[in-house]
Amino acid sequence: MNDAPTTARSTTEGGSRRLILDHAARLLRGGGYHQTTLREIAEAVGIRKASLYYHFGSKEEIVEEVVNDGVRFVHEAVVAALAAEEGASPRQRLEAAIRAHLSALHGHGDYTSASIKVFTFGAAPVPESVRAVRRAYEDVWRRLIAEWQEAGGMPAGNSPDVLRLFLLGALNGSTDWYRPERHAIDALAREFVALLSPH
Amino acid sequence: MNDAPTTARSTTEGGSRRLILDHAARLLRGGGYHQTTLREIAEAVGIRKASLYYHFGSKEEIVEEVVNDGVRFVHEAVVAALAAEEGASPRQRLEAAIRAHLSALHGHGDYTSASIKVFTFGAAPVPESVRAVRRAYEDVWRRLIAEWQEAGGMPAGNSPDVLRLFLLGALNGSTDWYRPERHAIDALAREFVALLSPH
DNA sequence: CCTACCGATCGGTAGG
DNA sequence: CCTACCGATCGGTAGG
Repeated sequence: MNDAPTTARSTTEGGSRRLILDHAARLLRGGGYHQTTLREIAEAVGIRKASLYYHFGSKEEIVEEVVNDGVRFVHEAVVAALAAEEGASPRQRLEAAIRAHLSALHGHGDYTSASIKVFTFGAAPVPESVRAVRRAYEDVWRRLIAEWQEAGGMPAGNSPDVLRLFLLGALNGSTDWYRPERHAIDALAREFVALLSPH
Repeated sequence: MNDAPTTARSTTEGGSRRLILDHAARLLRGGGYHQTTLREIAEAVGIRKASLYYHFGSKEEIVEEVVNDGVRFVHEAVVAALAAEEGASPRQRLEAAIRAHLSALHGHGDYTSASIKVFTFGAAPVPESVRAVRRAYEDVWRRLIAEWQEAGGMPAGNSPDVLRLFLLGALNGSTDWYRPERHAIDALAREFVALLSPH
């Protein structure tokens, strides 16, 4: 993916590649991998299905790029939020990361939600690039939780790995119930961190 | 579903209906709704695809029954666990419910995992029967969390609804990472409740 | 529970 | 980026 010719094309031809991914993300968010068809994507973009193959080699390639962009977006948002809380307490940093994760997940576009929806890629093996992008993001949380543990914030006897899995599961599960008109991201982040570490 | 003639048939003919559901559950657990085909199910059972229509009216009907059975199974397991902890503290009851939920999810068959996998039914509207069965189970948690809140265990300022959503999200998310050889249900339940309410 | 068949739709390709 | 086409497969039906 993102081989040289493709990149050159998308630079010279403007955003058709991006346009395709935008529509794919929206459709994947709603329907997941198997429900979303190339015909739907093409129709949304306003081109013929066969023309997608001018920009991408396969359906997998389109989905892979959407999913990876989604994870990268959340990753960058969380890293930026942590950078802004450089000297803060582990608890504050944890809350900032949770808020950034939820905010990126729900506040911006379809890529992030599509990532969650598609993550379990069907039964097919998850492509290595997807696993790598995911792992890189999980490392942010590994470090953050280690920080928190060293500061003595974590209950003794708890495994940092299990904590991370429960935590990300709870946050990502919000794609199933979050409604902008009913929930405020700031309040959710505050409630979440209050559960982990009551004042 | 479960109209009289069908029920009569399955009684007289033995477990072919159940056999179909068993294989459907296993396949749905792995592949989800759209990836799982009627041909696969029929082949696993050892019959022709068209014969499935002797027992069920449609693919939706099969999936619906698997999903509902899965949720009912977890529901009953949690209710039984709570009944066995009748006089215990809210914290102990919470831990028992969490343990029962995780145990039902991972320790028994494919129906429960299939339920989680299929829950987001594609883009199609979730059948009313599925929503009813789900809601009935969620009510168990609503009551349990209310109990916990009244006993003063919950952080002030937290919404019981949000707590329930985060909690069930974290528990159900375990279908994505739980491995029997790496995790012990008892330990997971203990760690989970320790997060919510440290000693 | 079977054989035989259906229209619709899938991802992908040929060739321009 | 297009038209035209492909084999494969989907859920479902007819009729026994």
